[in-house]
Order: sequence, then structure tokens, then C-alpha cells
Amino acid sequence: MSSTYKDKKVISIGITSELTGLSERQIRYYEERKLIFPERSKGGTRKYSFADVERLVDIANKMEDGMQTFEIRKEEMKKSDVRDKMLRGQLNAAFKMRK
Amino acid sequence: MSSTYKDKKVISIGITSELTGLSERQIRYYEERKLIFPERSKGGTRKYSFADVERLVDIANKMEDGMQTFEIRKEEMKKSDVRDKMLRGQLNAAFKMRK
DNA sequence: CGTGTAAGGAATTCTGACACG
DNA sequence: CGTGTAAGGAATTCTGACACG
Repeated sequence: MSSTYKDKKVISIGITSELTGLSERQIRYYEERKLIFPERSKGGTRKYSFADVERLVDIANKMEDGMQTFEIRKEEMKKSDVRDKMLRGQLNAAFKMRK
Repeated sequence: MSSTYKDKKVISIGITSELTGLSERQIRYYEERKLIFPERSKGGTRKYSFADVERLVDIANKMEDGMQTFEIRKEEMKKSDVRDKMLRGQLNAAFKMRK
């Protein structure tokens, strides 16, 4: 929405590791489990955004609470599902008004 | 001032090059000429912030206009000089009020 | 002065696998 | 399941220098 830098994927995994306190192994594993989606450089190195860093800290907290990766992923799917439904509702309402 | 990510030095020189359109050689040279001040990782690799990226784009524009590096640096010194004077003025005024 | 480039080396990152549990 | 680690290789970055102008 805003024109900040929060969503630009420009941070390497090493820096991301420092910023989050997670090991590179953990970060790569969370990607494997579809919890985080870095971009890649031409050469194949991962690039994260500050939003990703925040998300990783959030994941770290949930893992500490004993939550498992698939539960965290499910939770996320629920959120986007709700957003989808809300969006569909909006579109629907707009469509009805056109009649 | 604000709690954004604009000033965190987390971007490698390769990404910085892509974001600014400048070559790594140019970016390193502007550092040599004291126009930009990246941080370093333990290993010695340079790290830039989004603010640095903006500054580099600004430098690039001035170079295009035919300005030389020492002029750009001088311009910058003038700015901080003005800020210093304003700050001193503020402090001075505050001090006088105390009397 | 500002920038390109080849050179050699060091730091960073990648993947797939074994280990533990 | 989640994470550490050693392994071998590839991508990235670093410095100092030569070149051109």
C-alpha cells in the first residue's frame, strides 16, 4: 500500500539470520515448509524483505510456543481465506449495486 | 526518527548496484571519495541502507549534471554545517531562557 | 577524474545428505 | 519433526593495480 521499503526483497540470508536470531538452516527449513517465500538472485541466492524478517520473528515465537510448521501454515491459509471471502463479498455488493 | 527500515544497513553491494543502476566500481569509488558510508560485515562485505540507495541515486544525478565528487562532498558539508549552526542556535536560545 | 577490467583470494550461499530424536 | 553439521561447489565480494583520458 504505502511506498515504504518494507516489501522489497533485498536482504541476504546471512543478514536475515542476524536480524531474526534464527540460523540459516532454520530459515531455509521454514521455506521448505512453505512458511516464507524469498526471491532469488540470478545466481540463486535468497533475498528477503523486512516484512519477511518480521514474519520470521513471528514464526520463531510460534515455534517456541510449541506450534508445528504445518499449524502455522494452516493458520496463514485461514487468514488469506478470510481475506478472499471479504473481497468476494465486496465485489458481490458492488455488483448488486450496479443492477 | 521514525521506526522504519530506511536506515538499516542490510543491502549488499550487488543488490545496491541493481537498485541504483550504478556499477559496483562506481559505488566503491564514491565511498573512497567520502560520499557514502556503508557498514561492514565481520567478513568485510559492504552493507547499505535504503537511505544510502537514495543518496546514491542523488549522487548519480549530480554526476550526470557534470558535478565532481569533491563538489558533491562540499555541498554535503555545507548542509551539516547549517544544521550544526541551527542546533547551536537552539541550544543557545534555550540557555538564555534559563537565566 | 571517473570508470572498466582481469587477477587472486576470501567470504557467503547453495544443495543433498547423514545424524539425532 | 526440526535442526546441526561436514562436504563440495558455485556465486558474491574484496583489494590493489593497470588502462584510458
